[in-house]
Amino acid sequence: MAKLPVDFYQDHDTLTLSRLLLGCELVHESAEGTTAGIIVETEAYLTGDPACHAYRRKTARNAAMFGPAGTLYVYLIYGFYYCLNVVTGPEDVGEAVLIRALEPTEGLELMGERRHLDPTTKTGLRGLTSGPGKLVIAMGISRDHNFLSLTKAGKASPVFIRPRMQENVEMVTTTRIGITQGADLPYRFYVKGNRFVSKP
DNA sequence: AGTACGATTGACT
DNA sequence: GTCAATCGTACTG
Repeated sequence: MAKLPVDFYQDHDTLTLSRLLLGCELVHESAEGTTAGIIVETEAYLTGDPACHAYRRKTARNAAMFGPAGTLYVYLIYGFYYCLNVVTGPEDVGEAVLIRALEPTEGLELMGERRHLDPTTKTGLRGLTSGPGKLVIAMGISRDHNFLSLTKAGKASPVFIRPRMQENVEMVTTTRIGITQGADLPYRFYVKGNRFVSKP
């Protein structure tokens, strides 16, 4: 199963990619093992959007957002958790798609160890990846993955995304979670009825 | 140099 | 539903 190529990330704008990424599978081939999950919730962060980290200027924290489309942007939030974004838009334009929830498909046992949850129970399974901070832990993503490419060959990109298996994904569009500025913008997308969505 | 605060989560009432 | 935990960053002075 192939990685989505760099053209996929380059050929669509950020809002379109936020929708197209739903139903695709995020994969991390780590030393501990491989984990993967279907992307079921995303949010778009655009230039000119006050909630976007890159709204004001390029800084040490948001620098990855200005990289080429198909780059990873990982940042610390609230001093505890990390969030994972797919960088979008042309190079030197600071836009990205936040991955907010996954439906686990591979490496559930490893995810359970990382999250200290039992994936064989209903609540334990849902707790693995039903939020942006949770999925980063379950997938074994860290600050070291900031700036990595999703599209390079082999070990150069242990984190990548596989294309959708099914063509049609029924989705819902709403406002974004946890922000104060730009709170009315309809930039959040999720798979309708999916139980791993953080806040249905 | 000092400080306010955030794209969250989990524990507790 | 409410609330504390914890720290790097970005902005102020």
